[in-house]
Amino acid sequence: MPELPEVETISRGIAPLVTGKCIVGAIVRDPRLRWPVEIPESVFGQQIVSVYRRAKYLLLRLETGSLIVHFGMSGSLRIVPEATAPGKHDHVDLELDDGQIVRLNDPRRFGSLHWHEGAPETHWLLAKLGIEPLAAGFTGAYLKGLARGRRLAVKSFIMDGRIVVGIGNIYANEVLFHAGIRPSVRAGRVTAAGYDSLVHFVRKVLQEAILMGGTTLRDFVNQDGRPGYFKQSLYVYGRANLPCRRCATPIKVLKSTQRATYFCPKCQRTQGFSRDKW
DNA sequence: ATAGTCACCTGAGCGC
DNA sequence: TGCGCTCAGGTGACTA
Repeated sequence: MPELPEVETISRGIAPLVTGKCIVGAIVRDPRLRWPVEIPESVFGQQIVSVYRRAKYLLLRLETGSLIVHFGMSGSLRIVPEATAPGKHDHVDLELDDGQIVRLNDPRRFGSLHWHEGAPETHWLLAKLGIEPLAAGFTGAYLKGLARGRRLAVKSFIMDGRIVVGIGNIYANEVLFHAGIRPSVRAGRVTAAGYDSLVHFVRKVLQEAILMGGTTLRDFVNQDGRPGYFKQSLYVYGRANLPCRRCATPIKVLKSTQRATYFCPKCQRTQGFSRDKW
């Protein structure tokens, strides 16, 4: 479900509601997420110092460590009053000292929740992550350098979290459309100018999506249970055979690495005939 | 090292 | 109404 904008939406939504509160208890109703959920008693009594996002992880920083939450394909968080009856697929409750509950729901169970003592970036899930796409160091030159000699499709390349984090299937498709790059072009053959353009649109599309509260396809909701509105801004994702919003050519769809890949055959002509030397 | 595939789940939507 | 099939926002593990 959530890519970077959706996790950012959740993070910004709950931060003002939980920061400074104390976790007084927890209920692990169903520990079966991607990895079994374990919340040690040492967590109880600790204050939530800060809430932020790294890649697609939501981090609740406590006094001695962090709770690390991933939403997989279908996870969501809600803040509910205590004694709110749990529903189907409600896996974990974190009980706060003001009587509110942070409730994690995840039907498909691809998400996860870990407790990690110390700095969260040392956790094995976070340790090898690439750069944040909204950070200053994310530039065309950065991508061009890492793409040297790489033969995989540029779409797969920008979805690799060791290169750059947070770009999932929706936004990878969208960004490549705006940059006018064919998703199937080998990463090593995209020109420097192509990567400059790609970076520009990664920033633009992600920031725009964050402003609109993310993309709701079927079930993404923020902490209030409200959907995101970026879907109406999509140019290619989910628009197979519909006319391109820019040139009216029917959008094509194919499978690449088991993921639906959408593109406009006219607007995305770049085949990557880079003249740059590797 | 790199590129591609598989696996992990539930639920929605579709054709019959 | 029900059944069976396909597909879905992610990503670590595994195979060549």
